Formats: sequence, C-alpha cells, structure tokens
Amino acid sequence: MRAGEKVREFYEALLAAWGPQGWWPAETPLEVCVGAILTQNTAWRNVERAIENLKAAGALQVPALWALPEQELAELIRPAGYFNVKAGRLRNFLRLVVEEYDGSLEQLFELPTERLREAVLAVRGIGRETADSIVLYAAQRPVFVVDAYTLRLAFRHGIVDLDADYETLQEAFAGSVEKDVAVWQEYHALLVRAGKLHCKKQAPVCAGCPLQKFLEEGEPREPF
DNA sequence: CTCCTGTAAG
DNA sequence: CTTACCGGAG
Repeated sequence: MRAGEKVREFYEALLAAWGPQGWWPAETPLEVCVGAILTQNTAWRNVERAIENLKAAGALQVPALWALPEQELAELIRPAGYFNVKAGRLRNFLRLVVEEYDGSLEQLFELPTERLREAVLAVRGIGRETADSIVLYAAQRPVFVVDAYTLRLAFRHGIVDLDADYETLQEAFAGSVEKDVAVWQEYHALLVRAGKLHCKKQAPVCAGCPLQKFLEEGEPREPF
C-alpha cells in the first residue's frame, strides 16, 4: 500500500473505531489559544487545572487576561508547568491581539489563512505546532496539525523517515486526505488518541490498535 | 544540546 | 526513583 493510501485509510479506521473526538475541548476561541500554548510538552490534565484557575479568576477574556500582571498570571497557570515561560508566551500572544487587532481575536482571524499562520507563528513562544493548532481549532482554517505523536506513528508505519521535518510530515497527511477543516480537526485528535493509547514512546501497544492491520511487517518499524 | 516545571504513572 | 506529557527558544 502506498503511503498516501495508508494515510487515508488510517483516518477511516481510527474514526470507525473511536468516532468523533470533539476537539478542541474549549468553550471559546480564546480558550483554544490559551490551551494550545499551555499544553506545550504538558499533559492535558494539568492544562485543565490551569484553565480552571483562569476561569475562576475571570481572566479568560482578552482584556482581563491582558490586564493580569505576568507574575499573577504565572501563579494561576502554575499547574500547567513551565509557568514562568508560558506566562510570557501568553502575554506575547495577547500583545499581538491587543496592539495589532484592537483586542479582537475575530479581527485577527479575518486574515487569509497563510497570513494568519505567519502572524501567529511570529509570536515568541509559538512554534509551528501551536500556531497550527490555533489556526485549525480556534480560527477554523484548513491547516494540518502534526506533533510528536504523528511523527512516531507515521515513522513506525513506514510513512516518513525518523528525521522528517515538520513540513514533510504535514504534507504526508494533508496531501492525502480531503482538505476539510472538520476532517483535519478530527484526524489530528484521533492521532493524539492513538499515540496516547497505543503508539507510546517506548514499547508501542499494537494489540487492539485500529492501525495494527496496516503494519507492513506485522510489527512497527524500529528503532524509534 | 540544554533549559523550562508541575503532575501522574510505571 | 524515572519517564512522559497535544514544544519552543537560545
């Protein structure tokens, strides 16, 4: 089976097995942006705690969040880890929204997709994965999000090399499934679930994985 | 490559 | 105790 063909069938198999994941779990676009920054190299459970704190403080709105002193913000997001770094990153993003787009995420999101991605990516502390998560899930634009789970899974299935860069990985997926926001949102969410439950960092658990039947040699490529 | 950091699971 | 976590910067 060709790589592109596999990528298409992965999606069908994952969706059939697990159904829609309902991503991104957030009530507002701003909450998506905040969550995307807070979840950098961090378990989602800890991000939830930080977001609960922000909500309890009434700080999950642009003006209130921007008004918070950085140290207080850091204290609120402490459970998400790297809190000093992330407080700065959140403020960097908020600064863009407040100073360039009149404090309006909607206004920022009016940019054409490619310009929007570049604008978000230009923020200190927002790299490609975080930028693409914001563009796909908060702005609802067709950009395929890839992450460490995606690389691991794609490598083990022989779709890309282990040293594949972000764009290569992104093209391998985006170029092989229907260009549709809802589909891409769903696919990334399903890949994350597959990575968590089966395509683990050490010792993948292929038994019971919806993608096991696609393994060429009956087992994942090594070494990861 | 190292640093940033809380939390939970092994 | 160590590893991993929906990474990114220097």
